[in-house]
Amino acid sequence: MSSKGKATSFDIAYEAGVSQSTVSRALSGSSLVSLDTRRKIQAIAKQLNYKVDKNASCLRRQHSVTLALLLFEDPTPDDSLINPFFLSMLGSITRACARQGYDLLISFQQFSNDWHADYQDSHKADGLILLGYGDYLVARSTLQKLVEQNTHFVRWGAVVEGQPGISVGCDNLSGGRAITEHLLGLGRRRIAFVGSIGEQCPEFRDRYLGYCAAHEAAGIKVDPALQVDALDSTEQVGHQALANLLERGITVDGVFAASDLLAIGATNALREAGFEAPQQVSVVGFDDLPMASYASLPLTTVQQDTKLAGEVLVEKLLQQIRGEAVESVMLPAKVIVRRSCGARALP
Amino acid sequence: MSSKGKATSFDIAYEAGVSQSTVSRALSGSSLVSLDTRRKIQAIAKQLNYKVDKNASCLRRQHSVTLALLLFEDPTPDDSLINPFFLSMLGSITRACARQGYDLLISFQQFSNDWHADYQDSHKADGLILLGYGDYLVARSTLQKLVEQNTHFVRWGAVVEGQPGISVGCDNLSGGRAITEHLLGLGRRRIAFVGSIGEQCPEFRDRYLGYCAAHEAAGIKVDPALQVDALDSTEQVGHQALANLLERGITVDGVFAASDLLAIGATNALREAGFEAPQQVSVVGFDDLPMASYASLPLTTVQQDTKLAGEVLVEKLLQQIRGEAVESVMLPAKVIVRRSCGARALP
DNA sequence: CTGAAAGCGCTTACAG
DNA sequence: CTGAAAGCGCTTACAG
Repeated sequence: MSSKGKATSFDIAYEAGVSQSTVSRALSGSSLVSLDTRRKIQAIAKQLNYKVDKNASCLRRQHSVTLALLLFEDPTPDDSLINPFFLSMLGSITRACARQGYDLLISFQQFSNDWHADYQDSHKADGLILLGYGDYLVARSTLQKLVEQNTHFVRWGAVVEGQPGISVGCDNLSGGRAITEHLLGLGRRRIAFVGSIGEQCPEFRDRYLGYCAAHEAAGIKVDPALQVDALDSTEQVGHQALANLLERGITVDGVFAASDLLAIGATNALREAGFEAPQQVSVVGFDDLPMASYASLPLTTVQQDTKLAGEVLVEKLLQQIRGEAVESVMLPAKVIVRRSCGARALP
Repeated sequence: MSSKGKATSFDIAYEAGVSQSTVSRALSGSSLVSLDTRRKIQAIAKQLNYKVDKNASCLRRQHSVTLALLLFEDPTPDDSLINPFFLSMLGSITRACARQGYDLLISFQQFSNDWHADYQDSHKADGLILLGYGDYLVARSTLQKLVEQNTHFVRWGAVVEGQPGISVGCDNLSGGRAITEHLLGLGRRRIAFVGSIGEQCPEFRDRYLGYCAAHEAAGIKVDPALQVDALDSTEQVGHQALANLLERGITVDGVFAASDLLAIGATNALREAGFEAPQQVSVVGFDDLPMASYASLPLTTVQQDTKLAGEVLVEKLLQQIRGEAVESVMLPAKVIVRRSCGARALP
């Protein structure tokens, strides 16, 4: 072994009295090498604490066995704040990668900037996972570019018709419908919808479409005045949105916020305006963040299965990398009943 | 440019009518190349969508401009659950890396297993950031091994005397002392401490030492019966620990839980036993997780500055990689007063 | 300021 | 089953 620095396959070859090619074969478990020499080489490798140089190996094989996760979030005053929803997805993605033997590179991107998405071009990663909301119309053109550059990627988000690349998302429409039906079943008739419904945010729009579908199915006319815009999923925005609605003199006996964070803000606005939730007004959200159950008023919400989502995301990306045909997939959404809707008696 | 596949520096050289060496120099911004040719080459590179192959470049330069983050957590039934404290650190670390031009590889490790920490040996990363609690005594020997293998690493955790490698941690002792003083100042005299104080968990022990110091300074004797073990930072464990204490017939007018999650569990145990917090019993935690402020009883706690922590971690690691002398550092801790301690009147 | 050449450490046809 | 050799795409002394 060379006096200092890492051992190379040549060092092992020397020790074992074989050629370097044989070492490389033995270490990759090739059955071409006799069991005896294979074992001998493996023992020496272990003793020398040899590790294959990934740069050399990847350069030669032309793939990196690494995936890159791009998290989009525009900067907040507090740097460290990440949307808790993506955070739980991150955990699942990391584990799924590990299970498949892939490493995971992670990078924060700002929607406003040009994406720094050259991981595949620079051979640092074999594919991209895109996470984070933002204006879909803006993102779309970049997605299109990625497709043209032949970049392997999957994104988390609404599955919309004719979209560039493939997406994994939750069934926002069914989820929105199910939770609205729940509210309707509770006898609520004036349910506010907090969330933008424009094209920039297809997931919110689908949730609203579910809201409308539930109303129609129940033979109740949707009152457009009950919908308020809210684009960013933050407590502040939710607070503001519902406060605006109430100021307009709109009466309300239910609130369906397009995300949990919006719901928490809306609940606060309600309280400030003198309404008691859930007695006077039922409140529900969407996402099922960890804090939804910890909130002072445990939140009834629609759960997105982040564990499954992460697994499916890496599975789809890997299929794509292997050259298989892949389609977008929609994951089920599930209503979680807690106290904020008033369905359960207070303890 | 070759008909298919990525462009290489040779393709650019051909287009520009210069040698490949010149292309390489120009693209790395070497002042050896005349401004004219440099500009010309950069234009062609852009047009060809050329990206330096990181594998080749790293192989040649022998460093990867990548850091690896090892997150330790033993598996939970729900795969996707990560301790929220580390999650907020993760955000900060990612951004700090990006600012320094480093990529970040992330990997989950289980304490029980052998660490898969060969990122540096395999040249995938230049250094390691270790995050996560677990039995310090077990971790110590692995840390020692890393030092012997000459691996660059920093870990988040208690800064303890004669420890292998370097650590960045919060000043647990001062934090524990400050919050105990706050409780004492509120007139509390029988303050339970929820958290293990053995060597396996130096951070909890330091917080307890702060608890003791505050008592001594106030001339109050510490009652060892007020301390209950709790190793894992979960709501369940905190609940159980305090319930045990109360069952033993110990009277209590305050609870200092060694973490926020423990505090939330303890609060529940208190309520179940018929005690009202904060009126009868003041409760405080440690960490300042996002959910501490969202909890039904907003938690008074000791804040660890995760943003700063992440920045210091990567800074120290980078210094080490550059070969500079580095020492462990202790970050300040800050008491955040909310409602659970009873210092503020209820609204 | 520029080019020809060596070499980073592997993997893998090719030949035996 | 094994070895000699080419080559992945760069960076960087070396020579001019």
